[in-house]
Amino acid sequence: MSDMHPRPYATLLERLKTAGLRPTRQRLGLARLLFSTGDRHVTAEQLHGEALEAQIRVSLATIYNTLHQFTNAGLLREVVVEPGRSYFDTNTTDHHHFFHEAAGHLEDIPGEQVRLAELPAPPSGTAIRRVDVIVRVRPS
Amino acid sequence: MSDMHPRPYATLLERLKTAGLRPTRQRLGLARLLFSTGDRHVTAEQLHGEALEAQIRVSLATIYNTLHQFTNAGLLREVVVEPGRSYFDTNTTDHHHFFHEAAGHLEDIPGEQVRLAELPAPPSGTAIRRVDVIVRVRPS
DNA sequence: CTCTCAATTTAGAATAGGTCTAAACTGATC
DNA sequence: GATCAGTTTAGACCTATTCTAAATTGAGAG
Repeated sequence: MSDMHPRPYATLLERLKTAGLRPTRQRLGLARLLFSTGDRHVTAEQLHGEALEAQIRVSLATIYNTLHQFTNAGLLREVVVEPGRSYFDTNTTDHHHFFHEAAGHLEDIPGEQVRLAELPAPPSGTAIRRVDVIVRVRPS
Repeated sequence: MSDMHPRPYATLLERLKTAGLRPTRQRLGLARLLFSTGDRHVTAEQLHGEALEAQIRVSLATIYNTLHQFTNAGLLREVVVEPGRSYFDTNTTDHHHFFHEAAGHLEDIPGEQVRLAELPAPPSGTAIRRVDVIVRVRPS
């Protein structure tokens, strides 16, 4: 639709194919919303709203399906900070988050500003899958 | 009701009074379940089940009320690790958690085994309220 | 191009965890 | 022992999410 980006459509299509996901109209549309504007943190409802605004006709069920498929494919990362609501982060590199409790939104902690002095040994019979650091902040 | 414990009832009663909570039958019963067996991590449903088993007649609504009142009073700490379910931790000291994703339960990381090398500066206009570290583990 | 079919999408029902409400109850005070 | 604010309760309600079964569609075969 525009020449401003370096063939974003083709890139997205590749990304989906590589992930083993059939590049349907809905998935391409959602991928464009998610991945062409830098790092984002969205909830299902938010993304659904954006999709409707952007004329991408897609049901809420598909939003949920897609978010989970993208997450399983490693294109997204789920972040849990509030009971009863999931956020999905387009930044899948190793990093952590500020959570603005009052506003209810996430913000990446840039670079390696958070470093754990040492990792604890996992309980016997288990292996560490991931470490999440949430820095909860409030207006001051 | 028994002389077997070193007046735990009086202790719990004190705790509630100090927290500004009227020591009702329900709150005393729940406090006993929560605070007389070392550190615990419970969900509302779990605690409700235990209460019924222990002959403490209490509604689910009261379980929720009580968990939140205890949390606000600093007797409990809420831990969010799964979308759609809250855990309450009787250990309110500064510490972090292992989360067993397969089994769906929490475990305190003992002592100061987790230490952050450095805290990031909070976004301007905000102050850090709390830092949560969740080490997600799975059976190996 | 058209056919075919498994993969995908969908509307709407269903579920789960949690909150709200208004009425009944109860603990502390007089 | 009466009073009444604080507490509890059943049950309705809500919100985020998942499920289901039917309709649609993308991609390969012909």
